[in-house]
Amino acid sequence: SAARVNGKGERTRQAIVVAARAVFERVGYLDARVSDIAAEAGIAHGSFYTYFPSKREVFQEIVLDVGREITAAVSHRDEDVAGAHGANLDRANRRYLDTYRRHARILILADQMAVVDDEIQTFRLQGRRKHVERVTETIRRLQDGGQADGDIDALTAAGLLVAMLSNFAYWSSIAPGEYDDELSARTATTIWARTIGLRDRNRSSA
Amino acid sequence: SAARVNGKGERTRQAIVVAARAVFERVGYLDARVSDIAAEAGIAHGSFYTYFPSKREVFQEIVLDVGREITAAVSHRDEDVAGAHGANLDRANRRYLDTYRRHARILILADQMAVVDDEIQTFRLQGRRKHVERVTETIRRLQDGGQADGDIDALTAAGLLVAMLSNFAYWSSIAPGEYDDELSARTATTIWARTIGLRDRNRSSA
Amino acid sequence: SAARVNGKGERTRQAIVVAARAVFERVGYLDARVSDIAAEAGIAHGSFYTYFPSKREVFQEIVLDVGREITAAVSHRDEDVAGAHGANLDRANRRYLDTYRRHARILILADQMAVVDDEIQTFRLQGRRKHVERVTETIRRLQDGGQADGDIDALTAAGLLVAMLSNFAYWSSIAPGEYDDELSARTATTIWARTIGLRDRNRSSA
Amino acid sequence: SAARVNGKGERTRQAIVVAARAVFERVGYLDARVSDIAAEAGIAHGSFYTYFPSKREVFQEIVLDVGREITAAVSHRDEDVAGAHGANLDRANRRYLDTYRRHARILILADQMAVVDDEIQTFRLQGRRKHVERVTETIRRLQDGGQADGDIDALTAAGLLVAMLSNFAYWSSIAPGEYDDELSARTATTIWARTIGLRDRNRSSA
DNA sequence: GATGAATGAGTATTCATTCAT
DNA sequence: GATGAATGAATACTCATTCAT
Repeated sequence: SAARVNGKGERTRQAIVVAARAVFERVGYLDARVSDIAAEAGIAHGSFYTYFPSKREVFQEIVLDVGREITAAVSHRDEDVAGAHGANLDRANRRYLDTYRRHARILILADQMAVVDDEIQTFRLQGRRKHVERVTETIRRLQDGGQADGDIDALTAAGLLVAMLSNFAYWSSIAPGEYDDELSARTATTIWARTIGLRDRNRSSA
Repeated sequence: SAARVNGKGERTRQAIVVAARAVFERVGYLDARVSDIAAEAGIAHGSFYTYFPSKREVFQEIVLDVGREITAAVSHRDEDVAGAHGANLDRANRRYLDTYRRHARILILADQMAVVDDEIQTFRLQGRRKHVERVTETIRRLQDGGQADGDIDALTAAGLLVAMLSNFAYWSSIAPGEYDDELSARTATTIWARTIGLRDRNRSSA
Repeated sequence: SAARVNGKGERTRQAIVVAARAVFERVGYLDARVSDIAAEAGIAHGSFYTYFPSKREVFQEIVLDVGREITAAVSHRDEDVAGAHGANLDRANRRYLDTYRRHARILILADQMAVVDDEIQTFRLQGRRKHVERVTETIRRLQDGGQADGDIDALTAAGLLVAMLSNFAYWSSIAPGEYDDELSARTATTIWARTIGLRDRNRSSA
Repeated sequence: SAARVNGKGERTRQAIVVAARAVFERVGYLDARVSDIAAEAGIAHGSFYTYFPSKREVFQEIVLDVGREITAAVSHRDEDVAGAHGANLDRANRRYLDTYRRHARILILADQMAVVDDEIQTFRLQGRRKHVERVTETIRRLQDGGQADGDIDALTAAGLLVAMLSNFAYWSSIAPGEYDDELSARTATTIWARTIGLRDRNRSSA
């Protein structure tokens, strides 16, 4: 049912995704009517269904896109400097907080829908688990290499630290202005570093 | 009204609250029908409105009750031992995690509704802010007393640590079995202690 | 969900059945809107659903009622005279043609829906089968008693004769005026009698 | 238009008819989507409308074709033997039952649509009337020639006998296996013969 | 106070048909 | 002629809330 990959169809499809995101961010998922999305995209009501079988489906596509961006944000990047664990950690945390803030409204809606929609729930859980796994591995590597204390459970600590970062991002989004962005990022990294007892040349501490 | 004063009325009202909570936990807020609640409470559909003006109102009352319980859980208690900061902290964290788990479904629904319902949103924000304030004060007191490092921002750290605890509780609720309860509680307390550089006789570390 | 058996609720329910039948006969099943039925019954749109879970369901109830009436029409009656097989047959045929004509529009709609609705299909098939069985038994009894020729297969003849009667009733309903009612009834009975080679004192032949 | 004249256009048109019939038989008229038909015919959705102005129109063409075949089936054929009225009748009945069975699904759908579509209704009525007329004439001819009793009304008897055959064919189609084909055909002919009191050399009786 | 019948607002979805390319 | 993207009309059903007994 999806249109061909390029040309007019693809342009219309993109317009719908952009319009849907705008409407979802403005009024939330439940109050968003398909006709609102169609109007925003400048197409007829029924044309929406040429590209998506349901409102839920566009929403899911948007959430998946955001999820991929978050995954990319917390992954290692070329800019990481070998040995400079603290700085690398700091950059990863800042990338995450940044990305979360840019997509905060959608992520909040996704969690709201996750309560009711099993597929979104599963997707959110997988994203979280992947994030925790990545952090767990990083901690273990540092512990094995002697750059971090071995006296803390890597998986549990990773779960707690990821929870901290994502929920802090959530609260700063719904109640902006309570915390200073720069200070928050620095403090978050400090907590990570102290938690695992990080030791390196470029230790960035609060 | 009189209903709230005399015995029978109050009993019916309580029955509705209990029934509503059961129904909400079973099917969520949106899918809970007033007639389901009335049936569960053993009263006529219309009688619900003798005690509550709307479905939203019972839900709010339930959420408020839970909120109060959480507040009590994170507050100082008689069992706190002067000077034994680590142990006190550990107990508070465990009380919080315990309380959250017992009310997880309602708290999740409350957050879901907060997206859509401003009053619940406000209430959740107030609860969170109160929690963070209490932690901030504790940290400041320890810093001032020299039992904790002064090189971390108390408010920001408090925000991050509260975020950690509440979100970890959330995720362990929706995906139970991924973490060990005892290890989680201990690790959480360790992170708090290391974050503020806690020094005391009863330091409980992981 | 159905209301109590008597009182106001039952009166409303009856009003809906009557209204629904009127609307179905006027515009057919597919073009009948629930709001039309509600308007005809003098109730609010939503009140329809207090008594019936769907449009299909009222229709089915109406069809079932008609089916029961047809079954009654073709069954033996107190007025049957022992030995006067021809006259009894004639009266049964006339009762059937009469009943069919009174409910023709609904029966036609039922057959139309049977194509699409398995439950109605099954019900129509059962009614038909019961009718054929009853006729088969009658023929066999007459054959065994020597009042009818034994050289025709009772079941097959019954199937054919029932088909004749019901389909003739159908066509006279949708194209009225092509046949004379009295002559049709008499001729139908004659065909039945000749088919089975009926011999009795009160032979009513064309 | 040119499409109907040259080879390719005519071939496409035929492909659409074949595809439409397959789709109609598979899912019924209402559930058949034009895009299904186009897909089955291997053409683009919009190209359907190059050959037919509407879905209804293809259906009508199919029904007309079937109607013509039925008409042919019940008409006299070269194989009819002068004087062998019973045998001729038997062959005609068998041709009808055979033809009906081959097109049962379409004929059932046609009757279903006739309830809602006046043109199809008219066409069905005409076909029926023609059939009855032909039978009426046959009976009259036999009555005039003294090969049949004159004491039955030819038109009424014809209407009843045609109703019998077509409806029996209908019911054996939707509930196959209840009757034996050979026995049914023989019994049907017997009923015809006995109804009109047929006398001839080749009387085929049950 | 209790009852439960009555109310009515609100919206996603399908698909035959059209028409610009 | 062929394509397939775009169109838009049309309607059942739910359930919180009200209110006459």
